[in-house]
Parts: sequence; C-alpha cells; structure tokens
Amino acid sequence: MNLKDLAATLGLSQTTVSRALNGYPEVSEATRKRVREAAREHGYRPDSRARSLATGRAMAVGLVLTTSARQEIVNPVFADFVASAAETLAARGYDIVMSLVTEAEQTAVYRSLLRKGRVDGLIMQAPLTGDTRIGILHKIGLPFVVHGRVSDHDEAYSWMDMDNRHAFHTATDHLLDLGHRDIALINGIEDMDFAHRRREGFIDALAARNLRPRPELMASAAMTESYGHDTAQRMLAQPHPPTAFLASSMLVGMGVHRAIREAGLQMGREVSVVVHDDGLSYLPNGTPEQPLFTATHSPVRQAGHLCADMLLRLIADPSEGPIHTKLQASFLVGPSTGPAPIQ
Amino acid sequence: MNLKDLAATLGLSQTTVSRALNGYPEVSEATRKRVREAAREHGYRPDSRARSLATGRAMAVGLVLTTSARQEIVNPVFADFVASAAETLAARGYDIVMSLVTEAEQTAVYRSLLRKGRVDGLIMQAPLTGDTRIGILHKIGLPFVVHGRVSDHDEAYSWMDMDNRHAFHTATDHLLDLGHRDIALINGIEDMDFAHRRREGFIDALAARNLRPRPELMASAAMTESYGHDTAQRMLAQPHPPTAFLASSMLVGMGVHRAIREAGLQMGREVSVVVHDDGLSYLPNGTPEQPLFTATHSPVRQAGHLCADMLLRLIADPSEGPIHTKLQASFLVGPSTGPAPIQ
DNA sequence: CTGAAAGCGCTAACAT
DNA sequence: ATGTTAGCGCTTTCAG
Repeated sequence: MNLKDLAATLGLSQTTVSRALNGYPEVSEATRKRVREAAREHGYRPDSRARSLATGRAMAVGLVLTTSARQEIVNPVFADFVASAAETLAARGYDIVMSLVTEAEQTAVYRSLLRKGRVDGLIMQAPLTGDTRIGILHKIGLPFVVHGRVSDHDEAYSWMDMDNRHAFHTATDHLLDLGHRDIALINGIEDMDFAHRRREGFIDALAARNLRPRPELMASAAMTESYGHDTAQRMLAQPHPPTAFLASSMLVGMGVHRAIREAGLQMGREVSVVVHDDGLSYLPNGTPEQPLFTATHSPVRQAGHLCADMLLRLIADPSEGPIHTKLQASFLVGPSTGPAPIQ
Repeated sequence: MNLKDLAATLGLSQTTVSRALNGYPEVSEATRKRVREAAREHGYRPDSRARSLATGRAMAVGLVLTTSARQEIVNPVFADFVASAAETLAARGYDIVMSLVTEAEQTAVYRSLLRKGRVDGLIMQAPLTGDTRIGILHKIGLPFVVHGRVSDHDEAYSWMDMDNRHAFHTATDHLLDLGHRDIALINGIEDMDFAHRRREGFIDALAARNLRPRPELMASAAMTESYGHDTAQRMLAQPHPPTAFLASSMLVGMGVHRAIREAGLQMGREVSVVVHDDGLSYLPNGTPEQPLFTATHSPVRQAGHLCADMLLRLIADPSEGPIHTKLQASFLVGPSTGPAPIQ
C-alpha cells in the first residue's frame, strides 16, 4: 500500500493525504482523522527512499570505520559510544548507517559507500595523528563531527573529545605528589591521536617538575591484557624498576595488576597504578582486588550523546560553523600511598 | 554532478551513461571508457536513494537493538559480532543500518524505523525466551536472520546460533569427570535465550548422572565482574560450598577468580572454574593467573560472518526458505584437577 | 549500439 | 481546505 493507493481508497489526492499524515496545518481535522485511520488500518508506511529523494533529507547519519580501526571497534568503549549516540539519534528519528571499509578504499568509500544521499551527516571515529580523512570529509561537504581530535590539522572542524592530555597530566601529577619518580606509561598505539595526547600529558607533567621520562618505561601497543602484563613484567625485571604505572585502559591495567601480583609486590604499598579508561581515571591501589568494572558513571556514554547532539545541530544549521566540546575526564582517587622506601 | 549533467557533458543520453557505468554489455568499449573517465573526472556518484527507488534494492541490512538489550550492546561480544558482519556485508557493497529502539516502540518501530525500502533484510540480535519480535518480522516480510534462537517459537525462521546447550553440557561433564559434584552456575539473565539454553545444558548434564542442581548454587543476573565476585563469595561462604564454578562470561569469570583468591582457596586444586565466553569454553584452573583475554580464535567473529552470509543468501533468493547454522563452541581444556578431598 | 520515455513513491510549489 | 503538476535521480522497457 503506497500513497497513491491510499489516496485512491480515500477518494483524496496524494497531496492531501501526504499533508494530513505529515501534520501540515492546512488540512481539516476531519480529513486528517479519516486519513490517519485509513493509514493505520492499511498499515501504510512511507517509503523512506522516495521521501528522502523528495525532501533531500536522509534521516540517517553515517559512521565509518576503517578496518585498521578494527582494534577500536572491538573496544567495549566503542560499543558504548555507538549505543548512546544511537539512542540520541533514534529519539530524533535518525538511523545510523555503519560502514566498515579497508584502509585502501578509504577515499573512494567516503564518497561512494556513503553515497550521495544516504546520510545527512557523519561521525568520524578513532582519528589518527595527522589523519587525512578530515580533508576528505571537508570536500564531501556533509556536516561531520569527529569523535576525538587530530593533532596538527589546520582546517577548522567540529569535534568532541575527552581531555586526554589533562587526564594524564592529572594522573601523573597525582603519582608525583605521592612521591613517585619512576613512573611507567603503558600506552595504546600512539598513532591514535588519543594515545598521542595521553603521552603528551604524561611528559608535560614530568617536565613541569623538571623530570624526564625514562624511555625504557614507556610502551605503546594495542591495549590488551597480555600486553599490559608482559610489558609491566619486563619493566619490573629491570635493574631500576618503576614504582608506579599509568595504564591506558582497563584491560592493560588488569595485565599490569597481574604482573605486579606475580612479582610478589604489594599493590598500593610498593607499587601504585593509575588506570584510565572510558574517560575515567582511578587508583585501584589500596584495595588491589577492588572491582575494576563497576564504574557507576561512564563519560563515554555522555560522549556519544553529545556527539550525536552536535551533529544534529550541524545538520539543522550547517552555518553554525565548527563547534567543539571538550569533555573533562573524571579522576577517582582511591586509597594510595607513596613508593616503597629506597632499599 | 548527477547522471543528467554527466550525460549532457558527454553528449550522450542518460541511458547510455547509466549502462556504461553499470557494466551492461550492449555498450561499445570506446563509449564505456569515455564515460568512465568522465565520471571519475567529475567525481560522479550515483544517488543511492534514486537508484534504490528505481531498482528496489536498498543495498543495506538492518540491525535493530532494543533499549532493553542495552546490556547486550555494551557487551564486547556484540561489537565483535557487528564488526565481522559489517566486514562481510561491506565486501558485497552492503551497509548496516542500526536502529536503537525502546521496548515500547518495538512493534511500531520494526515497521516504521526500518521504513519500507531502507533495508533489504534484517539481523535480529539478542533474542529473549518467548520473544515476540519474530512474529513481527515475519509480518514485515523482509528476509531476516536471528542471531540466537527463541525457545518455544513455533514458526520456522532462519537463525545462526552457538550451541550453548551443548557447550554447557560439555563443560559440566568435564567438571563431573574431574569428580566435582557441587558445581555452581553463575549465569547471565535467563530471560535471554542463550542463558536459558546454557542453564538447560548444565541441568541436563547433571541429570544424565542422576544429579540435581542445588538451587542455591545457581545465579542469574547481568554479567558483570562484581556480580561474579559477589555471587561466588556468597556461595563460598555457605556451609556446603561449591568445588567448581561455571561462569557465563569472561567478566563473570574474573569476578569468580577474585572471590576465590580472596577466600584463600587454591585455583585448580581446591576449586575449579570453567569460563565460557565468545563461544569458547576454557579452564583457567591450573594456572590461575593465565591471561583470560588472549583467545586466538574467536567464534563470535565467525558468527558475524556467517550471519551476514546467510542473510545475503536469503536476500538473493528468499525462497531458499528458513536456513539454520549451529556453531559448535570450542572447549579448551587446561590443566585441572578434581575437587579437594573431603575434609 | 544508442536514445526516448515511463515510472519508482514521495513532497512541494503553484493553483483554485 | 483540496487538487494539479512537476520534479527528486536513477533504471528499465521499448523503439530504432
């Protein structure tokens, strides 16, 4: 049952039926009611393609993920982000069109997979440092919001980001305040812009106290539990081991914990750990076995909602120009002590 | 630049240009080449809506998630599933349209959010026992594949599922073979069909040896680390504690581990644990600290690919009728021993 | 091998 | 308040 049929059934024109259904004011209430009932009765649903073609609005936003961001998509944080973005978008009648593409196809795909008309705007995920996608997106001309930022990108663009630099600066400061001087950074892949910024925050905090990072205490790789474990284990076996760790995700943090336990060290006494994940920094130190998985509030959810909101604003009025949101990470201070006395 | 403009530029008709670009044989190679070059040069991209309207194919499949499945969407397994499904679909030129809807809107939304024409088929996720969505999907008439199954549903429908019952039967058998008799099941929410089946596998395995499950050793809730921990802790504090646990996810398993460590019990000697997640069962017993996160092969990835493949087959030929795939879970046997001798 | 014309289902000016 | 008409951009008969 399409509009034409429905109109015929009712003895009305397509126009009137369309107007009645879409809430236009110039339709008599009697007619509107009649039309609505008939529509419901016949289970009429407008064809989204036809409507989209006629209106120019797709009522969908795109989410493009590159295969190299694979690692990102399986990140629980990603799922949370998408879920909350989808929630906000769904409330406004928008769908999410997700495409997964290989690195090589990128340029082509940004134009063709998000073929003209399929979406009204885009959310770009997991930017790398010096990411070229922003230039492409600009050329496409669709409104877009970047979840994250791209260091060293000149053009203005809209973004929504955690303040990763500040989070790691604060976390490092905290450890420094506790008296730690040999702090290890177990970071994600530093091609990812967020990891890059985290590292900067770490180094800045050290520099502010005239300290230099020890290169052998900085690692960068995909954030798995075993990476956290192996790296921490190796660092702890060094002649001059770290007294504190900064772990760049929950999984990494768990690995670090494991290495510390295996080394027979006492968490929170001999070694401190700050874990940062999901926009949340915390110190599971004093209570080494405290659950790592029960954060009651999740900044990344907020991030998803915000990102979607921003995009909708941009779609409604592209002239609003580049807009930014910087989300402050939370820092949950747990019980903790300084480093073990020098032996 | 649309088809009309492109045709005008070339001094050809829209028809010829369309045919040239879509690989129809009746176009001369010379013309085709000329057209292709012009298309590339002008960055021509067909409008997906217009094409879809004309061909009837949307080149997209839908993925509907209800808000109550919230818990599911943040499950890392979900992200993995979607990623691999998207990969398969993208290779065939299909996008994924994701909609997140509230429980209440369900019926309406299945018809209207997936408005006619937006997608060619659907993947239904996270079915509950007695889920009513299948009936709705049938009425919509679009091809669909259920990831999971719905117990007690009469109509035939296409599905792709892990053999959860068998997995838990096997796992329970394994523990029984080791001599355990007091086995605890720390399950997910048993409204979810997969959890329901897991429980059945557990009970069946016990029944096969004339054993009854002890109700106080069976729990069902959202699969978090703290749930695993608190539940295991409570069970271990009972006068007649379990000697083995069956944990229904990695996170739950970690919680159980923590409770066991805290109770001062020796993993793999005094207490055994089988963890099942992501279609993989394993015994991290003998080496209590072995990484839980480094499974090298992930059945859920395969599930995503398979599910997408099935749907594409169904879209290509709906008459292929309901098709099913039952994916066997893997069982990784680690070092383990029987229960501690009765004191 | 190429083109003219119809139509996919809807909305939006432009009448009336 | 309702109808007429003209597209939106593409594919696809049907002619030539």
